[in-house]
Amino acid sequence: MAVKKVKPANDTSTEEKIKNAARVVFFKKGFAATRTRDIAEEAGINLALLNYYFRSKEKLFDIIMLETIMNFFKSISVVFNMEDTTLENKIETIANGYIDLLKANPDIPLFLLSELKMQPDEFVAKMGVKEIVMKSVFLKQFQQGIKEGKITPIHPLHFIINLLGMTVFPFVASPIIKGIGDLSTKQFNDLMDERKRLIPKWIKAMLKAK
Amino acid sequence: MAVKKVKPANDTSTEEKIKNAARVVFFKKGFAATRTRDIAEEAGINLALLNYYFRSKEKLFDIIMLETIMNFFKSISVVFNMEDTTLENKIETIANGYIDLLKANPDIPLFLLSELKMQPDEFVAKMGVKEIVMKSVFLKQFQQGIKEGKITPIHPLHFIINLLGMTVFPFVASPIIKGIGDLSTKQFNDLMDERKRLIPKWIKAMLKAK
DNA sequence: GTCTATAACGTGATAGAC
DNA sequence: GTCTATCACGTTATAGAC
Repeated sequence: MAVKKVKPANDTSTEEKIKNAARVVFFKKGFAATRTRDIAEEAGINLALLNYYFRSKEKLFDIIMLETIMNFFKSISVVFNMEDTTLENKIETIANGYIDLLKANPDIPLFLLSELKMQPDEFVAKMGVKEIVMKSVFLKQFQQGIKEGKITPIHPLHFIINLLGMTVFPFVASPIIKGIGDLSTKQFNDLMDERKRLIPKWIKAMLKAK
Repeated sequence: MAVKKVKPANDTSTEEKIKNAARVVFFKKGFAATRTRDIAEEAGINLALLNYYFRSKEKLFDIIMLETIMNFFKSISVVFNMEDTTLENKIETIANGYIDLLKANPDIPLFLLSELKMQPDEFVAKMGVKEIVMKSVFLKQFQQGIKEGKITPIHPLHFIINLLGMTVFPFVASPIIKGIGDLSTKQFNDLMDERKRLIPKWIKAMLKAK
């Protein structure tokens, strides 16, 4: 038993409570529209404690932002670099994994995209996203498919854009989608579940389109 | 000659200058991060004039927001309801038109999606987006295609999501896309131009995927 | 209509008691 | 570590002269 922990901090430590609250509020409203008072209230603690633990709103934000990006790209990067799965398998894994992730955290993609736009270099450039994607097994398999004539030649970015777009876009545009289809959140999520099965089929068809 | 104008206001009237400036700043930074001083400076006028013409930051924002939504949905709604063009033609027209529109106004989609999320009912529900899309010729043609066995049966929303996603998503995610591909704005725009030709092909393939 | 000056308010951050 | 009270500052909005 007795699992060793690096930090004694459990989920109900004050620091963790503040971070959890910060995620909720930042994800929902973005940096500028968030007031430190909102976070304190959400965390059920005093406003002064927030500054005691994190010095400033911006420092707290940067921590949340970095953790969130890491989390998001880590998961995709792992799948992208699996050696022993086919390209098709990877597409399925990504569609499945991300849709579940986004159903559980629907506010994150729009949050990330909005805040990344504000400071593109601060995060995007630094993280070496370029290398992670362009040197991945995933990309090599894609280019191999082209060489073998199994895939219609296109710029790899089109492929990435379409896979990501089909998966992420509905969550980014959920208010409009829900509005058009008059969907409840449950109905919307069911539709997203359908896409787990459909996206791989569509991508496959797309890759062969002439 | 002598074109009659409803309002004498030309493009350099103070009111119009403020609105133009407001568009620039709101689109780039969103409501919360925008300071009325930024708008005044961008417009080259005094801060007090902004309140003289529009009463408050929020009132000015609502005007810009409404106009922008109208503009965006008006253009799609026209295409959606053309009686004498095929479904394929409509897809081409939308991909072409929107990509040009978004190249010229790359900040708008992320702006709209972010702000719509803040007040979903304020705008989405009111505008009858549901009716516009679901009762369109576009949709009827799609369902006719299913009936005739030319299109694999799926929920129409999947179709809308994919068409919109392929077209709009890259602009929403442009910082990441540019980061991954190490693209300049020019290179990015060229890639988007390629998509005008590719999206109709992909959508066509998608509609027949089994 | 347009400006300067300033009021009124909200928010991030800190001092200091416990 | 946690709280209450308060400061310090930036921002929206207005008053009033021109």
